[in-house]
Amino acid sequence: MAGRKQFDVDEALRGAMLVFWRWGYSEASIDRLTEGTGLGRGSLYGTFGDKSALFRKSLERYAQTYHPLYEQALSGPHSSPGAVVAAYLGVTLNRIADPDVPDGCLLTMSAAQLPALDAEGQAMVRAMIATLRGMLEQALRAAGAGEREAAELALCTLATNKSLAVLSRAGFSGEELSTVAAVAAR
Amino acid sequence: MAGRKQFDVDEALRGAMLVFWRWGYSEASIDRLTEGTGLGRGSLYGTFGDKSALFRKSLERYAQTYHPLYEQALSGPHSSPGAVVAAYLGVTLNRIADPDVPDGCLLTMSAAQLPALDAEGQAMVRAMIATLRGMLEQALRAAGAGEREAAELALCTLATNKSLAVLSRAGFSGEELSTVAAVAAR
DNA sequence: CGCATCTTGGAACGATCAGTACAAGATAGT
DNA sequence: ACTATCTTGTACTGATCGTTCCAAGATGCG
Repeated sequence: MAGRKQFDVDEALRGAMLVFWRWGYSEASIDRLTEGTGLGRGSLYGTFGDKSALFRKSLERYAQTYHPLYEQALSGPHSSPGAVVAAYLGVTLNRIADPDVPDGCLLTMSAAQLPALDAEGQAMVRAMIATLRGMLEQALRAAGAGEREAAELALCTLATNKSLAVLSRAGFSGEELSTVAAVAAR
Repeated sequence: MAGRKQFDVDEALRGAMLVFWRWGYSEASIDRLTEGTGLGRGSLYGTFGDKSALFRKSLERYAQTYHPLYEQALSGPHSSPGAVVAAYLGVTLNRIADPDVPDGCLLTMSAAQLPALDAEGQAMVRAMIATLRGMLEQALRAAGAGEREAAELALCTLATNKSLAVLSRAGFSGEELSTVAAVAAR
């Protein structure tokens, strides 16, 4: 009991993000979220609002944490469009290999479970995918890809990113995921 | 009320399969399953057992329905490994475009939601993925691919298959999905 | 017809769900 | 130190979850 918050909001948000990450939206019950954040129900609802709002804030935190990694990887200079793809997927592979953060990817998991989200959540997921796609396309053009090639490669790289998350979730090894990424960057 | 079953078991199973397909395991409530199959609760449980068993039977029916399509597409003869990949992904694209069967793919969705399944369900999903992978590898070897190339391409084609389902679920157009498939078969 | 067997819909179960209410405790300003 | 304000844990709500139970009705066999 306290008069000032007894937890770090961002750290709690990270905990919530990991729960959504691990379990997906439907299976991320409030009980699991309280356990994952270390907060009581009162603090959870008082700070973040309902489950849907907490999910969206988790998505935002996800973006704040990981988009810079992708941006940096894409910022170049790159010798070829293939190098851009390799750099992008390299970030994904590193993330999947991170022992602090279990396999999978909040965004991808969300994309696969859109029917479980409400309208606001769905819109945010779609918007984030569009953002990543735009970042990729721009970097590919900067690396010398033509308009058409940039669009095509951005789409396919996004696709590979999604497949890496799903395969990781399905138990494929890091070596196998690396192979998939390497072929995509070829 | 009846003494003999008043519904077709296989047709009911198809209905259940579509519900799991559309909603994923967690969001496929018994109410949705009774609506999707047209059965009452008593008939559902009496015929198929609990939700987990119904899911596994839906997976079996899925395999019985769609594996032959993939087998036929893979049966060749094919002029090159790339043709095998194109044939395989063509089946997936056709399935996604089928208006009778909403976008997405039960198996892929299941792979992305493994934590929601019990041990038996998880094992069956993994086994089905392994089966498809084996089918692909064999067909690729038959099309002249080397041992290493066959393994690599089978893995990547499986990856593309998964990504197609996720992207479709995320609202990407049929044209975009075709592009992804075409690049993968290149 | 009479009886056993099976099917069926609906009622009901305990568990869990997301979300709310609130009293008790801790702080900050005065 | 007093008070207003905020935070926190817990008890609680109504809804929904998966599941079980059962009486009523339909069938097949003698």
